[in-house]
Amino acid sequence: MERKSETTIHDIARKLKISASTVSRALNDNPMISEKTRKLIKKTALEMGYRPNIIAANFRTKRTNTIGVIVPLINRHFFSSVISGIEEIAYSEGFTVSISQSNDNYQKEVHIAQSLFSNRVDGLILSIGMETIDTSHLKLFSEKNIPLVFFDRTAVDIDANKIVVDDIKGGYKATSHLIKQGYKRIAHIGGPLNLTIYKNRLEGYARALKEAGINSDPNLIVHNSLTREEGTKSIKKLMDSSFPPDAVFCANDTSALSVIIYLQKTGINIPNDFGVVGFSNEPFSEVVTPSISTIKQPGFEMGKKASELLIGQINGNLKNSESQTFIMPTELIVRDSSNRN
Amino acid sequence: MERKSETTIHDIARKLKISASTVSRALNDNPMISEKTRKLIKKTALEMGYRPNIIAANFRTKRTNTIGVIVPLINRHFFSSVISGIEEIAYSEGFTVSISQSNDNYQKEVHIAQSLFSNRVDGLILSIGMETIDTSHLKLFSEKNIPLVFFDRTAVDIDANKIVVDDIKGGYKATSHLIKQGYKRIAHIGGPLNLTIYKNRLEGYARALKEAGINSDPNLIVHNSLTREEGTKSIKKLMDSSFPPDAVFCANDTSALSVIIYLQKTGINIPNDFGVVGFSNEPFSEVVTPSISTIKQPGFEMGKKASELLIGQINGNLKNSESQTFIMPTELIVRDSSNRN
DNA sequence: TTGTATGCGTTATCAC
DNA sequence: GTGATAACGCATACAA
Repeated sequence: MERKSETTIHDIARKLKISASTVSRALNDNPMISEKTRKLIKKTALEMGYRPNIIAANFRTKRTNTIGVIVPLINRHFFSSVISGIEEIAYSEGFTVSISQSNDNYQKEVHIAQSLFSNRVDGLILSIGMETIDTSHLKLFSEKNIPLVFFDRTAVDIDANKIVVDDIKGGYKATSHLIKQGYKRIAHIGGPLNLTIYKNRLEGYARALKEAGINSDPNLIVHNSLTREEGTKSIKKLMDSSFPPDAVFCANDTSALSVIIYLQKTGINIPNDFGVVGFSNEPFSEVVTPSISTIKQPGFEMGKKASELLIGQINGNLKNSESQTFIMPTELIVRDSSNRN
Repeated sequence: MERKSETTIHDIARKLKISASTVSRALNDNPMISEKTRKLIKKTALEMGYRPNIIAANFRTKRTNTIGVIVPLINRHFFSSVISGIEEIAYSEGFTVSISQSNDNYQKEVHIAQSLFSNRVDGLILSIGMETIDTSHLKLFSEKNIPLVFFDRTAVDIDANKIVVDDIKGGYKATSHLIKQGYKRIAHIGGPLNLTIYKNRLEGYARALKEAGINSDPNLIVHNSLTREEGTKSIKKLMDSSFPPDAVFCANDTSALSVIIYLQKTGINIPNDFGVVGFSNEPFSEVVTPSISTIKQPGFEMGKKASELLIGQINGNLKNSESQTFIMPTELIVRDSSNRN
C-alpha cells in the first residue's frame, strides 16, 4: 500500500512560479513578505492540501516542540492527573507531549530516556521508577543542557528543577493526626528508601512520634511494601507480632486499602480499635468502607507547574542558573478510617 | 545556554578514517559489514558518546516509528487502561507512543490530529470526542493511507478498523442477571443517547426485559445521568415515585455508586431489598461496601488489540483490504450489590 | 566489503 | 521583497 507523496513548498513554488524560500517565509508569517503574496501562497497551500513536514523543519531547526514525559504508571490517578496538568500547559504553548511509562522497570526507563533523547525532545519531565538508583541515563540530558524537570520521585544527584509535595510534612500530619486520635502504637508501611518521597514520609512519621515523646520502634516499620499483596503481607506480619500496633500510617492508599481489607476480615474494628491513614487520595479512598483518611497531593497543579518551568527553560525565559525545588502543599483529609469522634 | 553539538556518524568516520556510510551501515547491523569493522565502529561510537539523530533518520526514511493516540481524557481508568495496552505492544515493537487528550473539545481534536499528521506519525489510534460529527480531520489520514484504528467511540463514516465492546450484550447481561436474581421492577440510569455506547446499553436492557416477558416502563428509565450528582438525583426521584423500582442497571459505575450511597442512607438493604449493577469496572467498584456488580470492559486488551492491528498495518503485514470492527467481549462481574444468594 | 554521491523538505545566509 | 544556494544528519543506489 503506497502512501501518496505529500505536496511540498517546492510544489507550491513551482505552481506559482516563485521560489521555495518565499513560500517558506510566507507560511511562517515572515514580515519581509508582502501581504499580497503571502495571502496568495497561503491560499494556494490550502488548495493543494499542503501539510508542512514538521520532521524536516525539526531536523533543520534542531527543535522538536515536543516534551517527553516518563511516569512509572500512566494508569494511576495521581500520575494521570499530573499528565493532564502537563498537557494543558504544553498544548497552550504549542508543544506536543510524548508520554511513556516505565512500569517501575529500570531497564525500560533507561531505554525510554535514550529513545526520547534520540528523538531530540526539547525537554523532559519525569518521575523516576522505584528501582532507579543509577541515574546516568538522565545525566545525558543535563550534560547536553536539555531541560529536565522532576516531579514527585526525584533524583537527588541531578541538578534540576523539582516539583514535590512536602512529604515530610505530609507524613508528619498523618502521624500527628493518629496520635491526636489517641492511637498509641503507630506503625508505618512505607516504600523503598532510595526514593526521597518515601524517605521523607518516613521522616515525617518519625518526627511526629518524637515530638509527641513516643519512642520509634523499628519493629513497627516496614519498607518497600506498597502493593496490594505486599501491604497485606505486612499488616499480617505486624498484627501477628508479639506487640502489634493499633494504627498505621501507610505511604500510599493502596497499602492502606490492603490493611483495611485484611483487618476487616480478621474482625478488627476500624477506626475504634485500629486507625489507618494513607497517602495520595486515590479516588477509591473516598468510597471504600470505611473511607480512608489520606494526604491529598495536588497532581494537576504539579503537572502545570512542571510544564511551565520546563517550557520556560526551553524558551530561555527562565534564569536557570539556579535549580529549585518547589514544594507543593499537602492536605490531610480525615475520613472514617481514623476518625474516632 | 548553548547545547553541546552532538557527535555524528561523520565524526566517527573521520576518527576511524573510513566513510560515513560504513559507519551508518555498521550501526544498523547491515550484514554487508564485516564483523571486525562493525565491532570497532560500535565501540568507537560508544566511546564518543554517539547518539543517533533519529529526527534525521526519520526524515530520510519517512518513517517515525511513532504512533499517535488521541483520547477524550487521559485521567480516566478505562482510557488509561487502553493506553497502557497500546503502549505495551508498541514498546515491544519498537514504536514510540505520542498521547494527546481532546477533552471532548472538537477544535482541540482537530488541532491535535493535524499536529500528529504534520509530525508524520506512522499511524493513529483514537476514540473520538463527544462533539465530533465532522470527521474531515481524520479523513486526512485515510486519504493518505496512514493507518487508523478507532476504539470505543468510533466514526461511522470512516472506513477503518474499529475496536468496541459489545455494549448491547453488556446491558443485556447486566439486566438478565438482575432478573435472575429475582428483582421484579428494574430501572435504568443511562447516558446521553447521542453516544452509541449508551444507546446500546439501553437497548441491551430493553431486550433482556422483553425476553423475560417484562414490560418496559418509561418511568423507570432516566437518561443522561452519569455523574455522582445526577445519579443521586435520579435514584431519589425513582424511589420517591408511586411505584418505585427494586433494582437498577446503571450505565456506569459512578451512578451506581451514587445509588448505593443514597439507598444506604435511606436504610434500604442492598442486595436484599434492592439490586444494583454498574458498568465499566472502575477500580472503586471492587472496594466499595457493598462491592458493585458491574460489566467489565477489557480496556487493556482493547489497547493491545488496537496497537497490534495498527502496527500490523504499518508494517504491511496485514491485508488491509477489508476494515473490520472487532467486538470485544464484556464480562459480568457479580459482586455484593446484586448477589442475593 | 567498503566508498562516493545524492537527496529527503525545510530554514537560513547570502545575494540582488 | 524575493531568489539562489547551502546545510542539517542520515540512509541508500550505485560504483568499485
